[in-house]
Amino acid sequence: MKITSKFTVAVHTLLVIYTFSDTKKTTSEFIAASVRVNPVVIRRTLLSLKAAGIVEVKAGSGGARIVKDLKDVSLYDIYKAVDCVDGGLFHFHENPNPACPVGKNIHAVLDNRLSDAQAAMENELKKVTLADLTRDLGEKL
Amino acid sequence: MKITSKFTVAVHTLLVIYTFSDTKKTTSEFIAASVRVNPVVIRRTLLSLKAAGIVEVKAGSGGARIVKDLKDVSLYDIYKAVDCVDGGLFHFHENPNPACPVGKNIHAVLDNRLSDAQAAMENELKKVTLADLTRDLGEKL
DNA sequence: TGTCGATGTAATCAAAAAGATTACAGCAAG
DNA sequence: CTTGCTGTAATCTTTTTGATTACATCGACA
Repeated sequence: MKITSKFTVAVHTLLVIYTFSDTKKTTSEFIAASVRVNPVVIRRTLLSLKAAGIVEVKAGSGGARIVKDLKDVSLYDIYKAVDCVDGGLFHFHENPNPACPVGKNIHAVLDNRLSDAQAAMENELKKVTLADLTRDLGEKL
Repeated sequence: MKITSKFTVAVHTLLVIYTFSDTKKTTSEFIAASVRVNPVVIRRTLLSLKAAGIVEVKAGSGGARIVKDLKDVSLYDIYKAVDCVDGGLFHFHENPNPACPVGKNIHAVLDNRLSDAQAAMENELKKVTLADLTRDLGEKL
């Protein structure tokens, strides 16, 4: 399976906020029009990003802005903020038979290996920051 | 979200075949009893592993056996065999707005980064072989 | 060769997960 | 005190995943 689109939606959201911060009020509705999802989805995404201290959202008057230095926000921070793989990345079958020597020990044998693989992926995400993305994006415009 | 349990089921299946190859006929029913899933799920798993050249299955008389050297079968080979992340690991939101500068370029900016992260995870899986797992399992018994 | 226990595979179902959508209370600013 | 937006719960739909049923076919062996 896959990692929820919550993650790419969150990245997209931040890029929209950054790109239009000077010229538009970045409301959930405005962002939703670029990402093309329901505004409520954006609001929930913003809640997660706010809880992680990445953005500030004005209730009432509306609009969001990024409150951290772009180079201090990695893809991993966003990934964690929206909690797109709750628990482990790998999904285990739930009821291995404890009466079987293999079923009893399958977790002991596999869990660490799978965690290592997940960690390798996450480390790669730590290497990329919003500053990298906005730079790349700027070159396309 | 997560990577299908097809993957851990496949690994479990191979470990059962290895462990009992001398003493039992490893039928889909027998394996299913250790993994605790429906025997049809095991048959489908075995079909995938067979297509990847990892096992041989006897139609008719029944039973499966591993046909590769254990140290030549990595977790990555199994992962690929059962095709647990079809396409990319990360799930993109489907309709970014092409009329928006961010929506138009989000793939150009993100795709490579995400592929790199996925590759890092897969490289980690390549480092572990069935030989490693059976050794670890042996120590527990 | 005919029976028996397996596999190969399609078709159908059910359960779970992920999003979309509706609805509405509360806040901030003019 | 009105207006436009956020915060958040509740509900519904769609998709995905895995379970289950069903049956044709195969291989070994009496």
